[in-house]
Amino acid sequence: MKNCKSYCPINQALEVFGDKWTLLIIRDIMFDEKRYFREMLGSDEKIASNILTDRLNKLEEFGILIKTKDAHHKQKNVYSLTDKGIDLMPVMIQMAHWSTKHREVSEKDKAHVMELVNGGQKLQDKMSDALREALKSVSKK
Amino acid sequence: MKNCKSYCPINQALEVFGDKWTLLIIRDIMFDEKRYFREMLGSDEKIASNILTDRLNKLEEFGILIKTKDAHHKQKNVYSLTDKGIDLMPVMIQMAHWSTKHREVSEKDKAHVMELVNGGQKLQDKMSDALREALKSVSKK
DNA sequence: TTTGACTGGTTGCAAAAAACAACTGGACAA
DNA sequence: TTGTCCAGTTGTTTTTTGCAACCAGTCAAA
Repeated sequence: MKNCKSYCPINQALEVFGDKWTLLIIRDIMFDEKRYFREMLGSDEKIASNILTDRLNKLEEFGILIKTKDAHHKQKNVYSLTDKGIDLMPVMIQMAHWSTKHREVSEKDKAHVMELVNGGQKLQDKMSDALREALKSVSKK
Repeated sequence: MKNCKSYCPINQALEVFGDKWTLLIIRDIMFDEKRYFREMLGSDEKIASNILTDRLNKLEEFGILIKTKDAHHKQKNVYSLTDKGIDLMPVMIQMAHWSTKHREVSEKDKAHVMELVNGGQKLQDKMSDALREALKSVSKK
């Protein structure tokens, strides 16, 4: 089992989401309540549809999200974060926090991030619970 | 000023270190006390020398590290993290923490990470201070 | 029941990035 | 002065990305 560069924890994380797009997809689901392919395709960063397909498949293989059929629209797939994906929230928040300090970010986003940072574990737990509810509601079918 | 995909905080972070190599270089300096080109070239992941050159240049442009001449060896460059780079420590620790929970990581690394996570702000401050000292010692020349 | 818009993708091609290996010229230590 | 180490550079191949056009199934309204 050596299709990986090393077993360093940082590298192990990067082998999953060390690229320009993966964390943006996770952001869409985690913070922007996006659930469908076309919703993610419409995000500001303009990901190409073939790349989106590829990353969603890889994330499913890694067990970070699951794909289920929409109950009301046969053609639509619902993408939901698993516990493994939800556990990336602290990583996302620290990254966003760093950006508010060192990069160009809108005031609105900055306020939103600082709320998450200062809101502490309580607010994060609340958000995580909501994502876990979403997961439960699709997986029990 | 629109050579970026968006001003979302997550994307702003990814434009700096959203690739397979950048955070490994920062890890080398931050946690493995590497300071020289050849030391980083020798890391387990086997980065190619042209890629390493490229990333070090970009990180310098972003103000995340600085390159200085070694006092004792004219040909050697010393790479040190700036405050902006040192501030990435919480991101690195959260990523490593996630890996210990969800990826294959050695027991030794796992213990090291958990020490950082549980050691809290105190241990992180101690490590940050050491990196800031290293920065001071090269920048006052 | 036809139409037209929307669904999650797929395909083929061009451009960019990464990987690989060989090489360079200056510096140092013996 | 010889061999080793230094930070890279250069040229080529392979892989990944970006782009645009396209597709068949589905749905809601006319």
